[in-house]
Amino acid sequence: MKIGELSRATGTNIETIRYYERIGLLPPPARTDANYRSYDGGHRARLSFVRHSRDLGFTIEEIRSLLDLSDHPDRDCGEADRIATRHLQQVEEKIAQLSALRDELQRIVGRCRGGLAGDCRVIEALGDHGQCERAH
Amino acid sequence: MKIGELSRATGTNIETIRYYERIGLLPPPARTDANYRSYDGGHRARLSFVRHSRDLGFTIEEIRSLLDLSDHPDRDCGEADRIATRHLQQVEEKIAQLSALRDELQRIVGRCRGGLAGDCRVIEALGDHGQCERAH
DNA sequence: TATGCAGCCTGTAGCCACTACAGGGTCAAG
DNA sequence: CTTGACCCTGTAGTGGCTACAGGCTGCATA
Repeated sequence: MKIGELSRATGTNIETIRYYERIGLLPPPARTDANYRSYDGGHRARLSFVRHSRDLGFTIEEIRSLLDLSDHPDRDCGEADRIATRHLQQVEEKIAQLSALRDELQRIVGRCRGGLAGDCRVIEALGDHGQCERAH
Repeated sequence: MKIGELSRATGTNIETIRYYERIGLLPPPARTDANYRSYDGGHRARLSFVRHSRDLGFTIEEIRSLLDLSDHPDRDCGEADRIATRHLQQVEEKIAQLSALRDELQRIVGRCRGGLAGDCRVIEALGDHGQCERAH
């Protein structure tokens, strides 16, 4: 299959596919006589793996490690679990952080009564961290 | 005060302060004979506003608009409220998205029983989006 | 046969919000 | 007089793409 087909099949931008090849995340495919990239099922599965992992928020370097494990079925799988567990922790931290931020924003937004910027509580609150209830 | 003091006073990296000046978020301060930047209380307040807004997740462009309002106390304050409200919505969306992601990661992580990568449920799940319960 | 147009190629530059140097000048203490 | 902390400018790198410019290929239609 050509790059456009692979793009549609995996929901990945064409430029992104070429980018993944450039950084060594996808192996260079065969080429047609016209120098077009020609992909097979293996490429498709690998790209799906990459996309899915990116959708789950893994970094490129984490995905590199996960792909490496996937390429070596005889290795110990503990590393995959460590990567995923650490990532889960990071996601949980991010959620906690954003929740604190949301609370603070809700307090700030709720205070605007309209009127002039000089009296605006939103602008005042942004200038004065001391008004915040919690760290964020 | 010199840049190092301002940096400590606001918890902002020195390089970041110079960056903000370069992109026009902070006005260029006076200079000493030795060409050192020399800040006053106004600069400090403005930088605190910027840092606080960044900590709350506003983009540089949003902050530019907010600063502009803050500089013109005679304008209508509705725009500040719109910016903050829209930002709050984005934060809420991000939290929802990360929560879905966390649920999916929890399911994936919980399935590793140790052993070989070839049998690893973590790696298998990453390759197969069909195993996911919800969109993410 | 000509022509148009979708699709592919390479290479480079841009995005955001910083961060990290390299290579130099300034200033106060010991 | 040297050491070391601090400051200066300018440029390049980060992650993960995305957006061209400028050119080639392949197929359908007039």
